[in-house]
Amino acid sequence: MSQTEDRMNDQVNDPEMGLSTSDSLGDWEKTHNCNSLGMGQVGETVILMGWVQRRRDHGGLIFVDLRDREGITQVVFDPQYDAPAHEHARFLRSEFVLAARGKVRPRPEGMTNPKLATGEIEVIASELRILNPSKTPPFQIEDDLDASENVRLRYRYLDLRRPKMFRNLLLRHRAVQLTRDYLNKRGFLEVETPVLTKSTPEGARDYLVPSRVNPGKFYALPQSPQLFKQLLMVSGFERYYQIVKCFRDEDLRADRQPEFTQLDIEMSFVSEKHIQDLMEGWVTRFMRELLAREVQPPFPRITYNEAMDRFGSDRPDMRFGLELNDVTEIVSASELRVFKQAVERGGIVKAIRVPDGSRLSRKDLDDLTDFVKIFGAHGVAWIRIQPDGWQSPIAKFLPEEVRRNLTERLKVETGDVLLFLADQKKVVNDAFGNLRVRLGNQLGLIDPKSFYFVWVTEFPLFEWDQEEKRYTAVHHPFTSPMEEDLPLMAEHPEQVRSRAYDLVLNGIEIGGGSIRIHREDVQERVFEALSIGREEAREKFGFLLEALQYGAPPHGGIAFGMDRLIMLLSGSGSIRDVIAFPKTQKATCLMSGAPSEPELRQLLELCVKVETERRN
RNA sequence: GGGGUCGUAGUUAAGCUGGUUAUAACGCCGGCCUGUCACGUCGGAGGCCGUGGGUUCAAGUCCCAUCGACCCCGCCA
Repeated sequence: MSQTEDRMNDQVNDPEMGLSTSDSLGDWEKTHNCNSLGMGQVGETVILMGWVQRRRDHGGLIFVDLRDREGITQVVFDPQYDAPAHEHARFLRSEFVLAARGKVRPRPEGMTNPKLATGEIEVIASELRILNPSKTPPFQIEDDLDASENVRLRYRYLDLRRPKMFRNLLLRHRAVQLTRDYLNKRGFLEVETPVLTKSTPEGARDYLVPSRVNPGKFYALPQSPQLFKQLLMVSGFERYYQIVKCFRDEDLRADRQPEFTQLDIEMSFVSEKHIQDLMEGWVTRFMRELLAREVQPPFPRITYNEAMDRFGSDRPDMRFGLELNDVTEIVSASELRVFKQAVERGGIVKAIRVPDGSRLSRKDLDDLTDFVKIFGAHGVAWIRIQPDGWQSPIAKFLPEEVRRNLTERLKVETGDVLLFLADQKKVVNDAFGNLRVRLGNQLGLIDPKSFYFVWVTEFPLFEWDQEEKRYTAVHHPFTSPMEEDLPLMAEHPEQVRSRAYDLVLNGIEIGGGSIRIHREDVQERVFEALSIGREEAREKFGFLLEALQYGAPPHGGIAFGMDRLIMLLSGSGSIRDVIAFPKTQKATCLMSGAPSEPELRQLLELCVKVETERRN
């Protein structure tokens, strides 16, 4: 038994300690929150309730910082003012729950605490009720805390006592309320869609739920309400939204949880612009009301192809430069083997010009190679543009003509560092896109306070899946192709552009949507291109195809990742900091112990047999 | 499935090429203290060094396995 427990037991068992039973609330009511008292309430008798943030026992005077979710107020226990209350207060410890009645009085001359909202006053206690003692918490309840995340998650209810966590969830609450208000005023209906639904094999791995009354059959938890919101459009609801949990059984990241919250929207009789305008108005409002920041719609648009060319990413962080340049043509005239080989194998060569490259040491430059290896690239070539010439391990392979062309193309200046990457297009873009962001951070090119929103448009409709040897939908199979690309569908599906759009904030995708297919014949052609046979389509999405035959209006929509958005707005480094009870990277809950093994009885009822050996 | 960082007191960390009784800070407990607010001061308790196995005269330290947390790649329509 730990010493802490010893103390607790002593106190609980020893009537003389005054804690054999907790004091009761009686007829007391909390009159104020712990942030609300100031000089205006001097002389008033108040009752505060909350937790002991800190106790400073001077032998005579005892100061207690009383904390509730709103703030902190200093409560003073003075033996000369009220001896029994002072005597009682000697038992207080961190995180005890108490109610104190007393008078608000100004602090003595020179004793105010400007760090505290209530620092000009204090409450001199005339009566104390200890509502509940507390074990010593495993970590201090304060914002600049140093506890590791597994301790925080194990004791999440204590972690949530920290003001920062409360502020995050308060911000989240406000964002959700603002969103509902914004959409309600514009004729949107919030409609609930099923959580126990049908597996949609296209896309992420589903969470499955066995059906007891249908032995051997399983529901799936929705990855999104996609099909249902489209059906609501067929039903004529015209404007739908839902703030809804979605589930994906995939590996976790700092910005990914197995269950997450989406703002899901669908509208009828609209084109891209309607939806983008609507969301820009929403973004403008929450930036103003939640962060007191002004943003100016319309947000810039950039096509997918341009984003990939210039930033190597379909979610470009456009707060800074360091753009990518395709120099395949130029350097193919060089003698450098890595460049020539990449080109011969159908790859590309791209370059980034880093101004004031002296900020990158030789070691920095070498480290870049380790970094790009993460993304499958082999290495980064570099050139320092010095006053006395080009300094680089590869300089001697670059003839004068190549240098001249590079200088012109990249607008090279003395002092720059040029970075080169040669590989397959996908690898170059992926590695350089990520490297660019890393350099932007490393070189301090990003204003951390700025918010840059951009729409990325004209995504490809399909991409080739090497493993499955077929095309798959980039967005989802219900995304409408662009009208003018329809003729390409059969012969060149990879060239077909879609009517999909993502909203990107500071290099993070916060929302994505599309105009949907509302005609059955187009939908069937898309399934064809995806190698989803007629039978298979009927079996998986038959109800949608059928619905499209009954007068489906043109419609489209969008979905936003609320957790990610709140993470960005609150400046949190992880989605877990804006979710009350998040899961770990292994999708477990350290507090409740979920997931856990079911009882045999449950499995028998469900007709589910569990193989203890994990299959490979 | 793969790469990386980490696991030592309640917490956060230090602990070198293996070698006395495993350190520190905060927290905790006790004494003193009537103006503190990271109170001060004196004293004290607190450790299966994640777990299991191995090497060794000797393991917190080296090796193997395993569990867990975090970051990333794959994956996430």
